[in-house]
Order: sequence, then structure tokens, then C-alpha cells
Amino acid sequence: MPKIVDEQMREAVRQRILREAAREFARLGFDQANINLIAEQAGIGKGTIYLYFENKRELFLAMLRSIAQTQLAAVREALATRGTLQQRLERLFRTFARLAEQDSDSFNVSMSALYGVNRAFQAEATRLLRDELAVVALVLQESQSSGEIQLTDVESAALLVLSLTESYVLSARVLGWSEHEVSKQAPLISRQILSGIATPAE
Amino acid sequence: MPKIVDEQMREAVRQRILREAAREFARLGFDQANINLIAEQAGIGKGTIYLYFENKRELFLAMLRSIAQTQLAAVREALATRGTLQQRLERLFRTFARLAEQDSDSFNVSMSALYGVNRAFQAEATRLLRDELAVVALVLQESQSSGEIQLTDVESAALLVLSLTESYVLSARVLGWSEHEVSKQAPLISRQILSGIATPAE
Amino acid sequence: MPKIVDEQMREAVRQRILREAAREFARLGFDQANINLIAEQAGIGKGTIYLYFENKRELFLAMLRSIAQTQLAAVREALATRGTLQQRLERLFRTFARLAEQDSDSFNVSMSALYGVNRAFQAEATRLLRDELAVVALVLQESQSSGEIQLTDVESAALLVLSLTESYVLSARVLGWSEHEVSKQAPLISRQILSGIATPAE
Amino acid sequence: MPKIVDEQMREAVRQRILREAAREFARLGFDQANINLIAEQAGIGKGTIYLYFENKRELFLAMLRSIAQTQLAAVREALATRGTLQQRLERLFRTFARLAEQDSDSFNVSMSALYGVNRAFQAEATRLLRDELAVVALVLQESQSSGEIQLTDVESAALLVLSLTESYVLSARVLGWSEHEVSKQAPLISRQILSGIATPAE
DNA sequence: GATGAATGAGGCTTCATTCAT
DNA sequence: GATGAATGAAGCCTCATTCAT
Repeated sequence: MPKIVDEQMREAVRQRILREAAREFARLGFDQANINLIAEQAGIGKGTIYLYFENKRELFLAMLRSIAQTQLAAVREALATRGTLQQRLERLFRTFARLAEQDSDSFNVSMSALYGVNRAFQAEATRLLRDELAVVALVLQESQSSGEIQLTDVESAALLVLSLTESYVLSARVLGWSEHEVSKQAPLISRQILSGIATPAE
Repeated sequence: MPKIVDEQMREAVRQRILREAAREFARLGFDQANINLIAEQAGIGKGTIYLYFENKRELFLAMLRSIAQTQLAAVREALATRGTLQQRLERLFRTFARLAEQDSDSFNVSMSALYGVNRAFQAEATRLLRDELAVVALVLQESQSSGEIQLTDVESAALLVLSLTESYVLSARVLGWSEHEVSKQAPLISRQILSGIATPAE
Repeated sequence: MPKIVDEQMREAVRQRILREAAREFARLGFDQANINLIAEQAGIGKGTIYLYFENKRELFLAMLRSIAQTQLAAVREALATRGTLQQRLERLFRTFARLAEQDSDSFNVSMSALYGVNRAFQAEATRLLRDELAVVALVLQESQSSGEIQLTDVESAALLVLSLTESYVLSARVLGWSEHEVSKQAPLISRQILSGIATPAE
Repeated sequence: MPKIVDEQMREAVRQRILREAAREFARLGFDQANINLIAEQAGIGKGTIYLYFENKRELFLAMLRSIAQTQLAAVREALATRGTLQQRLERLFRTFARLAEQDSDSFNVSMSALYGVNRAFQAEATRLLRDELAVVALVLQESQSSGEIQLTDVESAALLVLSLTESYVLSARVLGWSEHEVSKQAPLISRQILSGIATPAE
């Protein structure tokens, strides 16, 4: 069954390209990133990259989607597991801390796509943000339904959760904290976020 | 004394260039922005821009510093006025929401420089961030001295204040929320931030 | 005897390639024509074409020779049939008008090779023209021998017959005239050509 | 008045580019022709060519139009001057013979645009052919009005005049005749063309 | 023999920067 | 000082050709 092997090989190459693309795009941004260099570092010829991606823009978008998928899966996993809402937010926080450390290229690129000025990709980045937002919102909704918390606006609360979590992690990175140091803050920060979004209890 | 008039004219041209540069860089990012177009829209010749700025990179940095100065003044004004710390943080939040709306070019560019991937400008952006940080830190220091709050690390707290505020405004913008909608969140956010930075009260 | 079957199959594939090549080269010219597309439309793999033709250039030349062969046969048939010289030239004219209409790909390609600027193929095109020239020259020679006309230079006369005939058909095509409209001119043109090549009668 | 000098200089450069473009396009065809080489031979930088022409295609079309203008002017001059229709056709013939010899690049390119397969330019080439055709048709019309000749179809006759004239010249070139040798045939050929297009006099 | 994935040379075009006027 | 015509480096992308399967 050479088909499967070929398919596996093709997928492996595709992943190598995406990984190197993430590295280059994270290092230099979309315009300065060099397709030839990405190909070279992926161990393929410069023309080969176009057998996998239509053009530079599509490569970038594919990379963005791939990153978003991974991050979304991580977010889902962090939130899906049972536990109190605070425990779930703790896991969400730890997940971001880990992504920022272990997959920093991806983390940088996705932050940049969202907050950078290159509007060519903001639409797609926004779409991807909405997916994460929806996952968070769903969890908050459930927690509200179960009487665990009281929320006036689930969407705002979800955005708050995500942006505060990201912001903490970004700030910690600027301060040079290690993933371990950051993760230690998880219980404290998740409790704070929770108190921030929930209507003050009577 | 034609010297002064010339000097004023020169400064006026410089400001026009910086304003148009901000517009273009905000619209297209550093690489896609076109020097010729900036010159044209500033009403000067292509070559003239090089009499004011050494090259594209220096123009970008000068624009960044100019924007930072304006924002710093706005941050100073927001925090300087009297009131409780939470009131001041609320004003800080509203100030960012307003900047994001009314001076969106500048806001986009400075956020992009910080969170974007173009590392060529991150060093400068970080330096400018430190100035704002110092202002916030000073306010926090005062609040601590007056016994209003208890902080273990003023610098970290200041960074968190800034990054959380910016982060929320940015995310809201990405999702297309209006300044009004964002401003309504001011009390909630400022309270959350406060509880986030202050050592849990006894 | 699988050998013969294989040989037939190989020849069939070769013909399919040549037919599709003619279509593509006629549609786009040598440079714009795409080898991969030709292979695809011929129902074979990209690489297979190189088992039949050394490279793109040789494919083009082979196609040119193939077309020339077909046209040569048509010219032979037009001129071979009995009748006065003018009747034969009329048939030659009608033959070209028909080829231009019914086998326009081939006609376009061969005309282009002759009158086009791509000197890489003019030598071969000229060589193929000489074959047609020889056929016409033979007919003129016979007509001279039979006392029907008087020629000072048979070769020049033959060239003029061909070029005038082709030229008229080409111009008419460029202007969008139908085969029917063109064919109506046959008597006029053939008479003109005849008076053009023959030494003015005493 | 530096404006005029600059304008003259600009026009001079434009003409140099067009001349070198004609040479390259005549030598290699549209696709194989190299913009960089054209610029180099025109004595300018490779970027400069884009200050005069939007892109390669527009350069080609501009060159085509420039050539057509020159040829049209030559045709007009040849036909405009007084004299019998045959004298005018003689001059037309000599004009083509001269163009083919002295401006062979232009002659080749225009023939190629008309009869080559590159359909991207055939529309424009056809438009240009119609202009020449109109000039010839006008002259024939006048000659008919003045009772000098009798024509059944002026358009067909005009096409015949042009295509036969071109054809004679092209054929002569293939035979390697000099302009002088070709021109000597002018009276004979023009008489033959005339007898070819005019309805036999009673 | 047949295939098509992989290759990389080559070229058009953009645009920051220079410099003669 | 101001200008903008001229420059040429740099990069994306195409596609003829190769070669391992």
C-alpha cells in the first residue's frame, strides 16, 4: 500500500513546511519572510513549496489555520475536562503558558495576526478568534446554567477571559518569567479572572 | 529672523510627514507602506522625505516615538486627575478606548509594534512602553504610599495594568465593538485589574 | 506478435500528442503553450511525453513536420487532378481556404512558423516550405513543357504562387471573412497569380 | 526653457526603447524577448523602462502602434501623391520594399503580429491592418469615381492590393533579392495587381 | 515503459534610495 | 533646500525537465 506511505510522506512534508513557515513568519513577518528560505529550511526545492500551497499568502493562511486548530484543540481540552469553572480556567491559563513557551513561534504569529496591522489577514485571524471565543462562551454558559456563576453578558465575559489570559502570559514573557513561574500563578489568576467576570455575589 | 520661520516650516513639514506616515503604516504595515505615497500625501517630493528622515526605518521609528509621546501625554492626563485609584484606572481604560477609536492609526501602529512579529521594531517599542510603564508605576507607588493598596512588585503591577487594559481594548476592536460598548465595561475591567494586581486584602 | 501491437499503440499515442500539441501551440504559441497541459489532454503522464519527444522544441518541430506532411498531401491532391493550370491554381486556392477553416490549428501554426518572428523555427519551416514549393514547381514545369505558359524562373514562380495564395487567405482570415467568401475569390486570384508569374504574352 | 529639453530627452529615450524593443521582439518574439536586455541596449537601467511603459505587454503594443503609425504614414504618402492609379500602386510597392529592407525589424514584427499565433496581440494588429486597408480602399474608391477603374468590391480589392504587395515583398526577401532588384519589378507588378483587381474592361 | 513529484533557472516587476538639476 | 527621474537589488512564481518508483 504505497498510497498510504506516500500520503504520510506528503503530510509530513506539509507539516515541515508549515513549521518552518511559522518560524520564518514569526521571525520576520509576512513581507520580510522569504519563501525560498522556508523551502530550504524545510529541506525541499523552492518550487516544491508551490505543490503544497498556491502562493505565499495561502501558505501564511494555512499556517495560521493550522496553528489555530492546534490552539483551539488545546483550549478545548483544557476546558472540556470536568471540574469547577475555576479549575477549568486554571487549566486554560496553564495551556496558554505552555503554548507560549513550547510553541512560541505559533503563539507569536497568532498574536501578531490578531493585533498586527496587516489587514490582509485580520479577517481570517478574527474568524479564528471567534472559534476560541465560542468555546469559552459555551463553558461559561454551562457554568451559568448550572448556577455556578452569574453573568450579564456571556460574550463579553468570554472575551475578557481570553484577553486577560493572553495578556497575563504575554506580560510574563516580557518580564522574562519561565513557564513554570507563570504556571504557579494559575490558581491566583484564574480566581481573579473569575471574580472579574462574575457579577459580584450577593 | 527668517531662521525661526524656516524652523517652524521645517517642523510643520516634519509633522505632516509623520501624520501621513502613521496613516500609511497603520493601513498597510511597514513593508507594504509606500514611501512615495507618504511623500505625495504630505505634499512634498519623493526625495524631500530623505531630508527629514534618514530612511524608511528611521521614519517609522520617528513616527513610533511621536505616537508614543502623544499617548504618553494622554495616559498622564488620565491618571493625573484626582480620584480613587479605581477611578483613575477607569479613566485610563476609557482613554485607551477613545484612542483606539479616534486615533486608530496611531493606536494600531503602536499595538502592532508591540505585539506584531517585526522584531526590528520591538526593541524601540519596548523602550517606549517603559515610559508609559513609569507613569503607571508612579501612580501605583503613590497609591501604595497612601495606603490605598498593597503591592509586592510595583513594576510588574504596572505592566499588568497596561497590558490588561490594552489587551481588552484590542480584542474588543478586533471583534468590532464600538467605543461606547467598550467604555461601558470600564468599571468592571478596572475593578478586575485592581483585584488582579493588589495583594488580596486581609 | 506483441511487437506490432505495441508499435501501433506507440504510434497512436504519438499522434494524440501531436494533435494536442498542434491545438495548444496554435492557441498560445510556442512559449505560452504548456507541455503538462498537452500531456494531460493527450491522456498521458507529464513524463511520458519525453519518451516520445526529446524536449519541447523537438515536439514543436515534429508537430510542424506532421502538419507539413498533411498539407503537402492536400496540395498534391489539389494540383494533381487534371485541368488547365488556372483550374489547378483555383483548386489550390480553395484547398488553402478550406485548410484555414477546417484545420485552422494546423494552418495557424504553419503560417506562424513561416511569418512569425521566432527564428528558432524559421529554418525548419523554410525547409518544409521547399517541399510544397517542389510540388508546385513540378506542375509549373509540366505546364511550361506543354506550352501552356512561359516562365523565366520556375522556382521563383512557384514561390510566388504559394506565397500569394497563402497571403490572401491569411489576410482574409485576419479580417474575419468566411471560407465561402474567400472561395468566391478563387477565379479572380488564380487568374491574377497566373498573369503575375507568366511572362507577358506577346 | 528646460521643460522642452526635458520633454525632448524623454521622447528621445522613449524612441530608443521602442527601437530596441522592436529589435528584440523581431529577433525573439514576445515571450523570449528580455526586458532587461532591451533596457540595457537602450542604455538605461532595467527599472527605467517602467517609467515609460506600464509593463512588457504595453511596451509591445506601444511598439506595434508606433510601427503601424510609421507604416501607415508611409502608405499614405505613397498613395496620396498625384498620378495614375498604377503609378500610385508602384509607389506603394516600392514603399513596402523599402520598409522591408531599411526597417526590417519593424516589418518583421508587424507581419508577425498579424500572421503569428499570439492572439494576445492579434486584435490590435487587426485594428492596425484595417487602418491601412481603409487608406487603400479610399484611393481605389476615388479611382473608381473618376472612372479610372471598375471594381465590384472595393474592400476585397483593397485587401488584395495589400496582401499581394506584402506577399511579393516577403517572397523576394526569402529569395534574397535586394531592395533594388525588388523595386525594379514595381511597374510590372503594379500593372499585374491592377489587372487582377479591376473587372476586365469590355 | 509510464508516471508525476520534485527541482531550480529565469524573468518580470516593485520600490527604497540616490543625485544631478 | 527641493525635486523626481533613474537605478538595480530582491523575490515570487512558472514550467520544462529529471528520475526514483
